[in-house]
Amino acid sequence: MSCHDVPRYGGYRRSVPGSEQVNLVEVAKAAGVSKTTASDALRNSGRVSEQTRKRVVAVANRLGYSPNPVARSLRMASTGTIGLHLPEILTRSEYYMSFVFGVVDQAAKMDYDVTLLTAQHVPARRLHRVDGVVLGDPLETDTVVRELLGAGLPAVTCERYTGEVEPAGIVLSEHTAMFDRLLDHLADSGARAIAFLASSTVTDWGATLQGAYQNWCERHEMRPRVREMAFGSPTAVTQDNARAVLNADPSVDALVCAPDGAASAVLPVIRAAGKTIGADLLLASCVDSSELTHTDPPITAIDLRPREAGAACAQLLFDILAGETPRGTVRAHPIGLNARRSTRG
Amino acid sequence: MSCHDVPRYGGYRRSVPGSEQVNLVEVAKAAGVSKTTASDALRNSGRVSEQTRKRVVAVANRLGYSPNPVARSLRMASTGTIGLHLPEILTRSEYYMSFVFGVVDQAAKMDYDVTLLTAQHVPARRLHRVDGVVLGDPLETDTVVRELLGAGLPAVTCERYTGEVEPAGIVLSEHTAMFDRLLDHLADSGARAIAFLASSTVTDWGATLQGAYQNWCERHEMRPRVREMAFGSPTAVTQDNARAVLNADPSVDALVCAPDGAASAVLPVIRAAGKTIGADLLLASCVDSSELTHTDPPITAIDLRPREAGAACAQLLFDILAGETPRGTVRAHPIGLNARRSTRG
DNA sequence: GTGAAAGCGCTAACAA
DNA sequence: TTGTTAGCGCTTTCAC
Repeated sequence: MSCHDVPRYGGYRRSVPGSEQVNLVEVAKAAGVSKTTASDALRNSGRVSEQTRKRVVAVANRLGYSPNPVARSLRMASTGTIGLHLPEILTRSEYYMSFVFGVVDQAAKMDYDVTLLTAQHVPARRLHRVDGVVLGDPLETDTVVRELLGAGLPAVTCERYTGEVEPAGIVLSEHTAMFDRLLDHLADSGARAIAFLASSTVTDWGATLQGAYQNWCERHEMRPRVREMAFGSPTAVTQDNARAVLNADPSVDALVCAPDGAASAVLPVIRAAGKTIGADLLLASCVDSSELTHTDPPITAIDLRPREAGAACAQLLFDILAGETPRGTVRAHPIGLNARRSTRG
Repeated sequence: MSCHDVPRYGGYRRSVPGSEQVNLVEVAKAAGVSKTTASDALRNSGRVSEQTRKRVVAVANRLGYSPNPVARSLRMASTGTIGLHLPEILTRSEYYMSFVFGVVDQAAKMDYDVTLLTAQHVPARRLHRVDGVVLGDPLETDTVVRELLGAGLPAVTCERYTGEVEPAGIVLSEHTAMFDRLLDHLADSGARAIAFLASSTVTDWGATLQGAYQNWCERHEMRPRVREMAFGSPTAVTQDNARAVLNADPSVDALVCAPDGAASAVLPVIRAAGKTIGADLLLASCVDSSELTHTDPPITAIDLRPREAGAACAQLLFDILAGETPRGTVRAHPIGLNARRSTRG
């Protein structure tokens, strides 16, 4: 067991001195009814007469009553909350921010809260008050992911999880199809030597893209030119890699960047090499973001529709929790391609 | 009252059919001890003998026991969770993403969870299971903010809240000082006509910057050239405003952009106007982000240290919850200035 | 249409 | 060192 002492502060709405939170019994007493009736009146259970309902509600309002959600949770055996976990390093990006809000939006529609689960304090873990979890791009090496899945919590992953335990549901983006379309688009624009600044295969996404690239190159008899980057590589490293790719083979006439933010980080390198983006060198990103529309020229990118992905994950989780959808369900998540001037000469 | 029926799914770790979650009594029974002893053993309360403790722990492990955090919360009158609310429109930015993770990190250090509170379903609001809330840049018009504060929840705001209810604590960034330093820096670099693409005064931050700008201009006998933008304005609007500023007064030789993302969005406009950034026109942003380091040239920006700001808010909230810090405490949050080529010729 | 009582799973006060 | 009892505040039988 990894239970440990949990120093905890003031209670639920108890921190305002002298303003103790009123509870159901006090309302019931003040309204001259029983606990049960008060509860039913306030929840509109349709059991009490309209007259008493109104009276109870009025009293509750006067006393400033608000039900204790923790007690309700305990009784109903449901927390009304789902957890959300993201790979630690990547969390800065616009992609994940949108993903998060997709999850939160969808959860709010179902009247659920969302709790952010981090990689902190892994050894002495606390338990989270959640009915299930959404795992964005789960890494096999992520101990938090392993523990959450190991604990038997219903989990929905965005993209595949390569570890032992199967999640209860999976939302899969159509990366291979869209990456093929991107490479076709580059070839159509005249590219004959497409290099790929790849992302590490620790994520399913990174691995899928590398596979798609290799396959496409084989089918099109193009020599693959890959350079893989570790997760969360700083700008300088990204730029070094881009330089290396361009120097290694001067015939390269198109560069596709997988890591989020890499495409724009690479711009100074390309400029320094004296190349003109969109002419000498086509440039594309595997992750779209608003900054790619501001660059000169704007950069073509795959639109991962992160907000919709997050919403889809949450929805699948709710469907599974409700028993409406069987465990092991996999849902496809459509993505898109935003072609911009960086690939259209 | 805004209580309403809450359809809720499966229970806490109850969703795996046939794998009912074991509870404390079952562990106690299996170990041949009382509920209390089992509880004490698992929590290392120092009440039980080492021998029985080990036995209980072994049994708990064998049965796959894990304590129900909801029950614990109810008993301890503390949720172990804080809420986090951000203005809805702004939530896409790198700034808020970092802020969020600052809060989450700090909370994790105190063994707390963080729940994201959105503006959704305001009419029929549910209650959130939180001991307190952090409000990032609270808008006076935000009904969620008003409700949270009105409910008497201990709240810490990042920047001032101009509404009725006082938050329990405030973390204040030193915007005026740093904005003055930025304008001084521009003047030092030769700027004589500094225009300001301002952010709406609905946030304390936006209002503070506008005030600082006016004051600085007065002190330096410079004619103020302000253009205020609504919150969350799309790129096109930002660009229209930038064009208007530049056209209105061709003598403008420096432009400061307040809204996050505006500085880079404005680049194409400046290019189209035939100006050279860093030479004809100095450009600076009031919010730093990684994309500003990739632009050509890199853009000078105020570093708001969002991660540290988030952590400071969470910490202040915990201090107040613990009663270590009085309500009404205001803490300063130091920020910085990243001077880059866009303002150094 | 309403009330009394049971109990969700846990911790804390009081005994032994 | 351990067990017994009494709740935390709520929803839900079951009885009237």
